[in-house]
Amino acid sequence: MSTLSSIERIWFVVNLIPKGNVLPYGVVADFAGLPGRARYVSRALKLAPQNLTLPWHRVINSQGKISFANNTDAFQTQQQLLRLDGIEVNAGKISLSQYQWKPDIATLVMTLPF
DNA sequence: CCTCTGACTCAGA
DNA sequence: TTCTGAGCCAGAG
Repeated sequence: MSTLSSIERIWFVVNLIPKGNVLPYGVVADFAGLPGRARYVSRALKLAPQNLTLPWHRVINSQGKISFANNTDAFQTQQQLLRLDGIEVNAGKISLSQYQWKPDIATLVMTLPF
């Protein structure tokens, strides 16, 4: 039996985000069964080991923006990775109505090992 | 136990 | 649209 820890569930959900889609921190938390813990998602991504090769760049804030300051390397990197995914990014802003991942919840629930 | 710090969020203005 | 303030919560000291 596989009981994943909170941080592992967050990593699991992030890994499911398809190329060409994005998901706000808060929604990742919801899917991971941790409602109201968007800040924990950001911490989980920071703590994620490199060997996991998570698509961390697909996680943005609820306003549809990259959460790093626009004068940082991290901001530039994330923006570039999103564009490589084929996503339109303007000054760090992404259209959530156009790119937010909206999986069939029933199917998702059966997919999650928790 | 208390304080401070975030890759956050929501409601107002 | 952008900016604030308050709320949020786990970790670190």
